[in-house]
Amino acid sequence: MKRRKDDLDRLTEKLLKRDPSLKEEFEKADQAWDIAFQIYDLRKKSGLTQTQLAKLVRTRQANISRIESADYTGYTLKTLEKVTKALKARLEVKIVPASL
Amino acid sequence: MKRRKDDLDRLTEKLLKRDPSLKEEFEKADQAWDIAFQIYDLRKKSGLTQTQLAKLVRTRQANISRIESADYTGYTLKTLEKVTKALKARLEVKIVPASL
DNA sequence: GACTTATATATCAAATTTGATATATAATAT
DNA sequence: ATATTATATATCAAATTTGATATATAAGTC
Repeated sequence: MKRRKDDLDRLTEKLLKRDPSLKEEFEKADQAWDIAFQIYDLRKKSGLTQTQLAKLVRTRQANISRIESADYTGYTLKTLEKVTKALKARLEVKIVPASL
Repeated sequence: MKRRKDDLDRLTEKLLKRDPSLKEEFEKADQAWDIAFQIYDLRKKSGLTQTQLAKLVRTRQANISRIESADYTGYTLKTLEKVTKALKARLEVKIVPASL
């Protein structure tokens, strides 16, 4: 976690005012940020280090770090499921029709 | 869609009674099924054929079919996002702490 | 039945993600 | 200040997913 979420929000708002064409890219990043943050948050609340979580997921600390990094968007559902399971949580994926 | 969801539910229930060790595998499939069904359902409601949706997503009919198939679990968030966007929906990914 | 359209399945190369190692940087404690 | 522990970044091979083509099956229409 390089940056706190609210700091980031303020920053993107400022940048968007300057260049609205970045909107789509920011939205994607925002989604990723949110997942990253949810995992980070839950890991912290579970009192685990990245290394400890990595062991539960049967992977390495570096990979957990990547998953928690704000600009990573390449998740696979399988990966997310493994991580959330290790955190004793479950993954909920919903497709929400616009304006409904 | 080879099979309707409620048919599948009855079937898995029966199989689980016979062999409870299959539980985890079924849960995974269930999650995938749900996503597949959500997409299928939304596509139908949008009055689109797989071929038409494929064009919107800039891919091919066969790939949409794969995404909608009940036993496919290999989704990438990127793929799901492209599809849901084409269906004018948005993707919601939530990590829900157990028993909360 | 023959035609047409929609969907499913198989296969494979290309693209992407993951896991792993090495190493750097940051934070904390002594 | 120097150890120690936690996290971040870089890199790359291995594993997985995607996109594409070809083709099969299913469903609907004439």
